[in-house]
Amino acid sequence: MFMKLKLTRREALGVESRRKIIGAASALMAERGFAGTSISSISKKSGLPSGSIYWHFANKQAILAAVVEEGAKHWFETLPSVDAPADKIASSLEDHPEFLRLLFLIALERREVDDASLDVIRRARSQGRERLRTEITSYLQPVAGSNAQYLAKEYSTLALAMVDGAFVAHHIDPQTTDIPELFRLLRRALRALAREVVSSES
Amino acid sequence: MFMKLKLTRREALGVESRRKIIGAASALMAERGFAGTSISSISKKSGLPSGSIYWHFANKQAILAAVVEEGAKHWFETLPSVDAPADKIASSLEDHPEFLRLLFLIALERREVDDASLDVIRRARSQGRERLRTEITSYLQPVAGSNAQYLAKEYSTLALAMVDGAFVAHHIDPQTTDIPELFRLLRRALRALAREVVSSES
Amino acid sequence: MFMKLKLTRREALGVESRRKIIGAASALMAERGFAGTSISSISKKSGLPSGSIYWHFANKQAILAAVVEEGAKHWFETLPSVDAPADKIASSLEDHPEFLRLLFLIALERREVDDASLDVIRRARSQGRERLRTEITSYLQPVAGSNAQYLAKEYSTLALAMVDGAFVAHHIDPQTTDIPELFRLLRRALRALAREVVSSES
Amino acid sequence: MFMKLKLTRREALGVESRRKIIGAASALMAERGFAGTSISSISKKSGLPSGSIYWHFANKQAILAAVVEEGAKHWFETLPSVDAPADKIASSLEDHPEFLRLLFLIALERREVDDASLDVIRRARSQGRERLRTEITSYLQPVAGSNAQYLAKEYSTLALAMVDGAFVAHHIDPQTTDIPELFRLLRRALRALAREVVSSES
DNA sequence: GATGAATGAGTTTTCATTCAT
DNA sequence: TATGAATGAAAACTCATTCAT
Repeated sequence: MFMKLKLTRREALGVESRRKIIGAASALMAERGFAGTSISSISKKSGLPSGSIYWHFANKQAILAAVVEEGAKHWFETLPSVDAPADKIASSLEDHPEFLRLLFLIALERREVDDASLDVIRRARSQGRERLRTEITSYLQPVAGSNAQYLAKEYSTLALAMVDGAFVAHHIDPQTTDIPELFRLLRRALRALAREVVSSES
Repeated sequence: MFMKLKLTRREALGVESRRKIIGAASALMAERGFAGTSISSISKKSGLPSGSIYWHFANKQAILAAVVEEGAKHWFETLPSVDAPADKIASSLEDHPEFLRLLFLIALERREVDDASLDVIRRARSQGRERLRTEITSYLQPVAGSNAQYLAKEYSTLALAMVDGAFVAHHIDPQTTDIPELFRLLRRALRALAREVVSSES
Repeated sequence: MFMKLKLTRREALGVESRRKIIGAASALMAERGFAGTSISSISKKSGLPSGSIYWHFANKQAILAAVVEEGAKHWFETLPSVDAPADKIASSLEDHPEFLRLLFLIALERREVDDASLDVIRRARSQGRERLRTEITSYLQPVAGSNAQYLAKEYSTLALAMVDGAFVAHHIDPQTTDIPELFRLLRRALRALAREVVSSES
Repeated sequence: MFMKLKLTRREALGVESRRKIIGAASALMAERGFAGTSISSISKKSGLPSGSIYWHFANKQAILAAVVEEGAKHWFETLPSVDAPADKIASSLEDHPEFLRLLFLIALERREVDDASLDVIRRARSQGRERLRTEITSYLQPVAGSNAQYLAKEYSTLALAMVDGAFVAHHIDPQTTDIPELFRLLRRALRALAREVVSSES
């Protein structure tokens, strides 16, 4: 497949505009939800007239789709590396919450979200779970040896649910919710469980 | 405090209308969020003209407040009793999801939600956590004895996060998320952890 | 079926508003066509805000439907009586052209016109043809006797086409088109034909 | 006047684009009227970007003007020859209705149509009337002899009105309107009238 | 206790048109 | 000879809210 390598100045401007729109929409939708975000607010925040927004996107739904896609891409790119300490992962939830908020919002808001976007979201979550699994494997190794891999798979769903829950809880009452502490507790619990499982099998 | 026990025909009608409005608003807001729910859609679903809605409530916010309040009340009333098996609790998440959806949605939607409603939500969550704590206490007892109470308090936050997370996950991909299984796993993990903690202290 | 006989002052106002909207839309659509008539122009001409227009009608299409219905009703009510002289009929085309213009416009404009409206139009035309038939019968009587009725039926379609054509022609170049003269000519031609038919049969 | 006979490749492309635009606009405007046809719909149908349309035409009005001009030209070129049977003329109304629809639509739509286009339309109609006159002359000849020419002139306006009317009627209810039959009837009526006139004069 | 009608600001979207390239 | 991008005005329609009855 051929790709235009060199964009004219005008075309480059177009790409830049698209980026601006997605950026503005991303922030706004994560804050107010899909229904709560008006085109005119996106226009104001991005600095582009609403007419231009409709040149780049067929309708509001299409903006959401692009926001999700772009957000997922960025999310994967900046995911802390596998061997990062758990705390790092935990705090990344607090650092880049925009995509996650949006993700939860549109997952709950139903109704106006098309299946393509939901699929992107599912893929993002699935990647997140993989990441968690690798991490869990590595810290179960000392206590579970070769079983680590198998157990980590089972536990990763629980870990993902906890990541989800921690994030939501953090939004509802931030001062009561200590995300890193939750992570540490979960890790200890899973390690204890693994130890028990292994010893009972032998 | 005195309460009128007998309502006039007129007053009874009024109560009934109010109920209809809250019911309709509850369902709609849980599905579309606050911003995504219009007065006219509430009017259509409840069968009452929009003028009547404004006779009962000062504005849209007030409807939300009433919906949250009413939802919380109902939530507490139908919470499975403390000594119910964990699975029962788990399945109650799947049975009456409306209030939880609404709760998460408006918690994430921020912006348009007033503090009073957020407080009601926090109180509801706090009650939920208490419930979890009691339950955890009871199943830690065999392994932790007198420590059960203290540990359960620590673990209840984790359990609540997992409840939140399980619910959200269930909405994003229902077929991959087995809520009762998550609960069982969590219970086992916490028990293992408690056992370990207790034995290491002795 | 019961009918509210007495309207409250407020309801009467509503009826009046509806009337205003239809009146304004009628004039505008007859002049500019359906697509060329904006809601805001109807709002301006009727003096009612666009929000009110949408209280009375579901959408633009529904306004058109009402305009056609109302126009047809009025058309029937003011049709010159059967025994009026032909010239009177002719001049009525020039006097109340609004409905006819609209009728032709939307018939040609297709696309945005729903079948219900088209049916109203067809009914109106069919009534017009009946009127023409009666008239033709009466002036064929002297030359065709008992055959008048039968012949008039055959000729009425031609007469209706000519009414249509005369109206359109009058709009395209008014000064070249003398509608009454066209009518007179047609009448003479039909009478001549009838005479010929009758004499050849005997 | 000189004409460039050989076009450069570029120029030929330009001519082709212009043709595409007029073709698309012609079809769309005949179906939806002038106001109902958007530049973007012309762009979509013609396959050319809207920018290109504005390279070829100054504005929307200019497209209409070109469409009318081109349509008239084509109309004259394909008019059935004078000595064609009346049925042929009649059926040509059914075969190439696009130009006629457009013509009636914009004549009735008024308002947005400039005088230049209206003049082209009047010229086209005038040509059509001439054609009808010649034809009428030829079939009045047997009954009116030297008077045929004079009478045909008088009758041609009536005939044109009937052509207009037949076309419109055919659009409103196609199944009830038998255009060739209308033509035959008109022809018979005019011949009868002519016969009568001639005989009464002698 | 209730509601039909209204209202004006706001919504999403389309429009005709321009212009740098 | 074209065209991708932009633009602001206007389109159709919905909104939360008010109010006379």
